[in-house]
Amino acid sequence: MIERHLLKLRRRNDISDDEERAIRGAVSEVREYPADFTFIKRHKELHHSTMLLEGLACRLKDLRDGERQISELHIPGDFADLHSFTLKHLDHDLIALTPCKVALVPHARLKEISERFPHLTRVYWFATNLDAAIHREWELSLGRRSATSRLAHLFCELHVRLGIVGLAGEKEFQFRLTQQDLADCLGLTVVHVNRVLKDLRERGILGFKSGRAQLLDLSSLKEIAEFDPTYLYLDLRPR
Amino acid sequence: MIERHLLKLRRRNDISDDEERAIRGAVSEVREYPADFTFIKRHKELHHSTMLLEGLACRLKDLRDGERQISELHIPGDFADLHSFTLKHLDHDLIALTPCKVALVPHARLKEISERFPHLTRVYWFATNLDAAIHREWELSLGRRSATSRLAHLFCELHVRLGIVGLAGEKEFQFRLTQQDLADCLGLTVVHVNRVLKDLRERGILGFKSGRAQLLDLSSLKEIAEFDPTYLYLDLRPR
DNA sequence: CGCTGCTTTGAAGCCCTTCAAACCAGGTGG
DNA sequence: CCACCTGGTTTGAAGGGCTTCAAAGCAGCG
Repeated sequence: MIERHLLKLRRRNDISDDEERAIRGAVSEVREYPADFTFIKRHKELHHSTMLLEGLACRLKDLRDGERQISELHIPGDFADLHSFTLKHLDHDLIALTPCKVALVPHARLKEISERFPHLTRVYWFATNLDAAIHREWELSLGRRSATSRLAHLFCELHVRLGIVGLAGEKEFQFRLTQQDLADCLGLTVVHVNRVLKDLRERGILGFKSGRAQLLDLSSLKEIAEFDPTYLYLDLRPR
Repeated sequence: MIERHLLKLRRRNDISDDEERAIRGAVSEVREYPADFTFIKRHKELHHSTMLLEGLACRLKDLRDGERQISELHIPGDFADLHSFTLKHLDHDLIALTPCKVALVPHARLKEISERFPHLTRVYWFATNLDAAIHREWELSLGRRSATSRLAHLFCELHVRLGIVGLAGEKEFQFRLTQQDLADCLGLTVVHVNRVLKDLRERGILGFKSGRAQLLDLSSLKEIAEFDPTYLYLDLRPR
């Protein structure tokens, strides 16, 4: 059930059998959420964190006029709100973008882990720092990359991250977000996202077929994005 | 010496005398860096973290064509690269924007803390999660706020953060960054930053005098920024 | 007192937005 | 089983916020 989560952790850190048991023991409850369901509301006091098992979710902030900005996409294996363990309430909402299956982990159990498993604690600390690294890369995208480059970068990132948890083919992966969702990730309008997608499609670089994204020309995509996966910390094994 | 750091921590968490001693004992060396000095280079393996004592520093990423994006500004009291403790190398540079005085904290000592002081570990975990919250707010700015609103928001944020460590007056604080630095924070060009500043100056909202920012009309500034300081987690005391 | 780096201003242009409407696919009910 | 409805996609035309390019103004400093 939490195999994807373990895949993600082990891609970067050593996890002992003891630690694995502790993780498995930390899960309390499994839930399912429909698409568009806000399962964590900003500013609400929290007593558990949410591990995503299936589906795509996001962290979302917005402005008074309704302009929305997604600050991170979450995929299966991610702890979508591990940071709420230390923050106690969040500055953003968490929304299921597709139907999602999640596992809840009570903060009380995380606290036990933090008392009894210093190394595992550092692993989870690392996990929230990885989220922050993704935020920084998105800041670079939002601040300095063109619309086309931003979009290309997002698909490169998803391809790598989904690959780690066994959810991506060599050049494609399931993708069921709307163009509006993409626009909310990229700080663009739907209209412009549509035009950029059209351009990439016509150049034979990125396409969609039956709910799957197809990275038809991956090297061009990476080139357009100036994609450097170092920020995803794939080759590090800290202790 | 690390009083500002303690002020920052205690603003949000209880720190016992034991813990304070552990923190003081963790500092090894004090250094001074000139303005524009890159004191941490991306991708380089690290064995210490850097506590900022005086001056302003930033986290910076860039693109091949030289476009720069600052992902966070650091003020006295901040651990500028506490996240390198778990990440081991960084995805960005750390640069002194003004002359800076810093204290180095070896990762070995942080590791000791993480083994012996679970609560203090959570406090530092919290600190890196706070940086991530700032990243998210900047993502919202970069993606969805207008240039004027973005700039106003940055000054509201600095005013609050500097206030916590005793470095802001009611309506002003020392500010010695260039308009280029601001542009790199805001994802804009210097030229446009200059025009926005002119506009705010003429409206009597924000001015500069002898190296200090003057928030002449703070309520307008907050209004323009849609500033809500919740993301700075000022009123939380997690355990 | 002339460098040097930062600020300021103008003119022109482009990337992305806004507004508006048509198109299309999938699900529902008559 | 088709007609309809709804939400998402696509396209066009016009406009605006910010950039680009270029150059002048200005302040601090050796």
